Amino acid sequence: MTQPNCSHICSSYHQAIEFIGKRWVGMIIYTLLAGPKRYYEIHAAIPGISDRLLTERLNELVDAGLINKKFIDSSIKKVEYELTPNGLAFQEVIQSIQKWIDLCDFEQITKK
Amino acid sequence: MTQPNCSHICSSYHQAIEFIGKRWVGMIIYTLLAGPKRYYEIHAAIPGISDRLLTERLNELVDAGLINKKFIDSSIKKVEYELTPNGLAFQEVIQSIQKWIDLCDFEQITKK
DNA sequence: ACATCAACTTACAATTAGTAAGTTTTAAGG
DNA sequence: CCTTAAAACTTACTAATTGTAAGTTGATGT
Repeated sequence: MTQPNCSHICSSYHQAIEFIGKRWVGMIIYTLLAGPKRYYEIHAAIPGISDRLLTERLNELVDAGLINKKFIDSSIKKVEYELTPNGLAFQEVIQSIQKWIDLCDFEQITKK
Repeated sequence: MTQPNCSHICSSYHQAIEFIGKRWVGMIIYTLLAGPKRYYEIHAAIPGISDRLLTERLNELVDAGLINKKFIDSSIKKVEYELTPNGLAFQEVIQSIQKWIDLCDFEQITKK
C-alpha cells in the first residue's frame, strides 16, 4: 500500500487529512449534515468555537467547495450555510471515524 | 443523526477528530500501516516533518495507545514503532478518506 | 580513538488559534 | 420614527502550537 517514498496518493491524502484536520472543520461539517443552518445556529451547536474561527473556517470550506453560502432574501445579514455534494459525501468519513471510536474506546484514550 | 445540542457521540467524535487531525498524526499512522518502522524511516517517509514534532506526535500516539514503541536489543538508540490493534483499525478511516478524495477530486479543491 | 549516525532536546522565531470588544445591516417594539 | 437588539462579521491583541536550527547522548563502524 505505501511505497517508501510516497507519491500521488500519499500527497493528496496528506493534503486532505491536513485540511479536514484543521481545528473545527470536522465539527462544522458534522453539524451541517443535519441540514442547512444559519451562522448563529452553527455557532450554538459547536460549544467553544469563536466568531473569528467560525467565520474563517466557513470561508475556507466555501473556497474548498464543501459548503455553499446562501444569502436569504438577498440580505447580507441573513445567511445560510449548506453542504455541497462533496461536503455531504464526507458523511461516510465521519461514519468510519465513529466506528473506529466505538471499536477502540476513544474516551478512555483521551482520558489519561 | 445530529441533535441541535450535541451530546455523547458528538463530543467523543469531536475529541477524536481533533486528535487525529493534529498535524502529522494522519501521515504517521499512514506510514506505519506498511509495517513497523524505525524513527529515521518514519522521518524519511514524511517530507517536511521536523525532529521535534515527530518525537512529540509519536509520544502522543504511544500515550493514546495507537502505537507501540520497542527498544531493539534493549538499546536506547535503536527504536522501532508499530501500530497497536487500535492504530491498525484506523486503516479503514484512511480508506474512507481516500475514497472521498477520489470522489470529490481533492487536488482541484486545494489548488485555488 | 574518531567520526558518524539514530534518536532525541532545547532555544527561539513564525504561524495559528483564542479572547474580547467593536461594526454594520436588518428587524422589532414602543 | 426612534431606540434597542440581534446576526454576521472585523479588528486588535494575547496565548498556544508549529517550524527551524543547533546541540546532546549513546551506539556503531573503521
